[in-house]
Amino acid sequence: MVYRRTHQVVKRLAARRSAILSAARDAAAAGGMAAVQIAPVAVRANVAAGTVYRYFPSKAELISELITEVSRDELSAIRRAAEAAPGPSSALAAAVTTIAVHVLSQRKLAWGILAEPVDVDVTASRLASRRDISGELAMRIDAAVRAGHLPAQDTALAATALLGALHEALVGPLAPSNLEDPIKLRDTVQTVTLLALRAVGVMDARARGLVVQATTPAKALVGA
Amino acid sequence: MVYRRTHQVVKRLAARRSAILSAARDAAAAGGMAAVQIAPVAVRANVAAGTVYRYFPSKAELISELITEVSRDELSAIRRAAEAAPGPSSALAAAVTTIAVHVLSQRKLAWGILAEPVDVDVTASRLASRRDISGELAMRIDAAVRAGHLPAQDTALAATALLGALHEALVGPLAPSNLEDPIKLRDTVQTVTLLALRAVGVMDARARGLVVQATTPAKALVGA
DNA sequence: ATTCAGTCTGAATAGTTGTTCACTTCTTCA
DNA sequence: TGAAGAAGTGAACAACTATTCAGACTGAAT
Repeated sequence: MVYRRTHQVVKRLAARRSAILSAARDAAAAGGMAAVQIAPVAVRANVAAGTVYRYFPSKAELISELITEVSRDELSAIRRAAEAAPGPSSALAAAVTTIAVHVLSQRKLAWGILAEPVDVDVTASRLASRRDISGELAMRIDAAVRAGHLPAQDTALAATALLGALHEALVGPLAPSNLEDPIKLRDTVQTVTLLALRAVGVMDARARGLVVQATTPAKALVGA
Repeated sequence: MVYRRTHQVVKRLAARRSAILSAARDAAAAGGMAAVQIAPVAVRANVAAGTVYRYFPSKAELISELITEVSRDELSAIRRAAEAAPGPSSALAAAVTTIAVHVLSQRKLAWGILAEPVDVDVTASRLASRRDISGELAMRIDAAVRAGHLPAQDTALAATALLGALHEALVGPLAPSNLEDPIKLRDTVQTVTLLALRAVGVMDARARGLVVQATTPAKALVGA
């Protein structure tokens, strides 16, 4: 007498799993990683605490998967923006702007993914997240270098530094406060993008142009 | 019968206090903030766990004071380096280089002070630490702007971004690995300094010169 | 020498959450 | 329909450390 999972059950299981992940994501977006606790997440997902453990072996795994998921979404958004740009420099500008806008529109979540203290070990997935996004940026910088728009440089280190600059300036404890104001927000995004482009060697005048170009389509994102 | 603390006792109390702080600092330098636990710190300082609480009301206070102390030392080193420089641009370069070198020579401690997850709330002292150092950088940037060496800009935001770039590139999880090699280390310091200077608008050629100037005296520090 | 405020000790306590597991409920299949 | 395996439940448990506190000790004052 073999028990076989019927299609309906498989679907329900999958739905539950993503409901739990989704609840975790909501919690993180609302209150940072500190708010991602098993009991509250279980309540949000309409299951018992024990059930969470039928889907994730530990809290660390749950959070790791959350980080991976958010990071994957982010990476694809960056790729999309960069690929829509006309040339390598524009692509780099678009990538930077996309990161800035996304990070700003989900500050708590971004902080949680990136740097917030968590009581379990999630260094591996955080590392992977950073590596993916930094790697993507590095590729874009490299493309601009190969196109002759930028001086030769250690692109990996540069990409890492840019990420750090964006994060600290936008979600760090010293980040500007009144970023609810959309104008202030746009200015901030432009400023950090300009800073980032100049850092890798884009000439000032050209950088300004790229920033404006890159920021314009991103307005839609800011609105969302 | 009034009990009055004799000079000797006062000295002993002060010595104990700083022994505890010092033990905490050693622990943090060796194993990050995670290693700053009351019992081990007490052992290192040759006192009992309870005694720690006669000097610091809580672990949070102990760590906060540790952060403040390290931060104060760092700030004065930055000031010293900047003030020894011949002009505002050199001063900025010197400040950036000093931060980079210090952070690299005490990686675990720096990571602990800046960003490592801690189980108690130390946001206030971390904020103060960042504000002080970022403020100092902002002043240096501002001086260079006023001297006409840099374009006008949001100096506070720029300073914050530079700090983020330095930290992420040098002690973040993606930081280059083999920084034990002094040559690699010097190159890395030069690269990030160059990146930082270009970010705020120093022209590339001029930036290279400033980096070399600023890195040369810092060699002594690297050796230390 | 004696007293006692001040200091130190370290085992016991406490509070917090992730994790488990004996039991219930649901689903499959003969 | 009923037997058996899967999934779900939630109260109890476990582990980890910061913190406490009753009693021991130190040394200043008389």
